[in-house]
Amino acid sequence: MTNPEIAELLRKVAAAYLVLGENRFRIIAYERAADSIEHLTSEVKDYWDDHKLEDIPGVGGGIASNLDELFRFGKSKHWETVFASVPQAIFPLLRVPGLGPKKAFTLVTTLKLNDAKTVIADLEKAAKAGKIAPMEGFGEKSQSVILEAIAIYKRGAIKENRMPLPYADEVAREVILHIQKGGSVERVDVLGSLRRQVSTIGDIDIAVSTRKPEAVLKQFLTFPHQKVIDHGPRGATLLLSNGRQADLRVQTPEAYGAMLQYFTGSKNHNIALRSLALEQGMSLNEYGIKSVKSGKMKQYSSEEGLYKAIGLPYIPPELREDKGEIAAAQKHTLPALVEPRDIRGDLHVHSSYDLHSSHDVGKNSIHELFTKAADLGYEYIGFSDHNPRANQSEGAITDIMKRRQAAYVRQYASWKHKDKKNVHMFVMCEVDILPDGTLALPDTAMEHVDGVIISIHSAFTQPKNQVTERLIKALHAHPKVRILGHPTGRLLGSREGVDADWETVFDVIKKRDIVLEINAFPERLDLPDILVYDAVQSGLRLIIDTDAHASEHMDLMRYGVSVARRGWATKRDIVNALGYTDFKSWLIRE
DNA sequence: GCCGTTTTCGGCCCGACTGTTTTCAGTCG
Repeated sequence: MTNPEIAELLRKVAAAYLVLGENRFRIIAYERAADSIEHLTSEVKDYWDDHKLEDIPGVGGGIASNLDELFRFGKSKHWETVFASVPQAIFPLLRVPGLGPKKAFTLVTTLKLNDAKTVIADLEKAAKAGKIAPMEGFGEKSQSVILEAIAIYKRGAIKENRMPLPYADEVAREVILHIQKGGSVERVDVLGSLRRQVSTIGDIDIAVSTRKPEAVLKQFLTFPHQKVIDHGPRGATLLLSNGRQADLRVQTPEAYGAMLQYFTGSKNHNIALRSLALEQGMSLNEYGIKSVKSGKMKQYSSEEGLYKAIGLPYIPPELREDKGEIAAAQKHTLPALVEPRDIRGDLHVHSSYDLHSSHDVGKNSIHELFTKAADLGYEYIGFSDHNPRANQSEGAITDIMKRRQAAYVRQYASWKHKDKKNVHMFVMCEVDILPDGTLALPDTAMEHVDGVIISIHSAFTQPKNQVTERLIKALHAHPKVRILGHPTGRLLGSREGVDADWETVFDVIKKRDIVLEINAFPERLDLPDILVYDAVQSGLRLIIDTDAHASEHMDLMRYGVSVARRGWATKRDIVNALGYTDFKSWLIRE
């Protein structure tokens, strides 16, 4: 069962409870748990495997024991009973925007919509026949709103899949450029999960500080869109042509800090923050801080000022997940997070040099990639082409690797001569970890590389113990194994990563002084941030690479840095934040 | 149902918007 499925199940429980008139705090608890699970980057099942379900924020004894039952037997008896107490047809209706549990229940019971499979079409028919308007609590307007919502739903514009972070960033950039064209913008920021740099993003939320909110909003509304979903004095929401929503909020500079904080979230961070403020007699909202006693409101132009008022130092957005950052802030032990400018080199770059690999080669020449590395201000670059096809003789592969090494050395010399610049080179190789844990590069060929990245490119669905043994065997395969590339092998939105016992794997990695890669490629962002956090806490070091297959991919390094930051990593935890000499002495062992 | 540098009981974040309403309920973020 995947996280989105579990989150949906918990929301179903909450919805059923609402219809049944349950205690509202119990309902809120379920919604919070669903929310929290939706934003996890590692699988709930992994928490279950480790007997750590209650480590998930919002999951306590009750929900945990039902989840346990769910993983053991495929369903929870208690929840099944809850579902059975309400008409099944209400659940599909919850996907229609504007319909919540109460309205869905009223519609289903009044109109006798009993078939969960056809309920949306049945509702549409009833609306068209004018049967909704006369119902108590509904009217002509809500009838037409429901029809419109169903139409949007049927067009498939309802966000189900989230976008990988770099794509959301691109969309946000376009919207921001468009807004800025209209002028009157004093400052603009992204909000929400985008600002917290979560690996996948739902909607694009943007904040603007301005003296002329109407002008900014008017300009925003001219951005190409399918539909205006919302439009008020403080903001507007558009449904973009790609099926995503873009949300704009405007505020005056004096109160901008409070708004920025409020809409950056996460929801759980804000809830914890508001509770903390309340203990000090302060009520926190999107406009500032209200004194509970006097009712007086104080505005904040910056987030720093707002956090200071609650007695906290500034908390970077990437940490705002209610995972201990508030306690750390109180104790002044927040980590000094790694920054993009700390990165001194990229060790996972594919050039167009063709060694007849079973995987794809890069687009750009060795010269072009050196130049790109120099432009980025790097001290070193590592070329990590895929290994040659493994179905050849050991001698043939070794020969290919020898010739390749010579070619890189030659190209490097001529580039240095021509460009009069210096970027140090490492001749690396990305080597497949075969299903049995052996490497796709023979020992004799290892002489012709400075080090290797080992990665899984096949058999992603092996059972947990098999994957774990496979990884451990591969990590022990050769002293030149220095990096575990895109460790889980996940592809955002299309492939689950491998299911390994990471604690055990991490132990081996630490003993052998190997590093885990944070792969910055948009669909990967792998290692996932929560595992980065675990790794950092266990004292492991990591490397951030782009896995570039073209020189422009090397610009994506900052997304890997984002993942590292969300995992609480500092500069000290990242080996490619080391200068050339130190890095070389780590990579190449005597 | 969750949660705890005063608590294992007794609290639980805050507001906007909309439509149907004469003061509010439902939905959303």
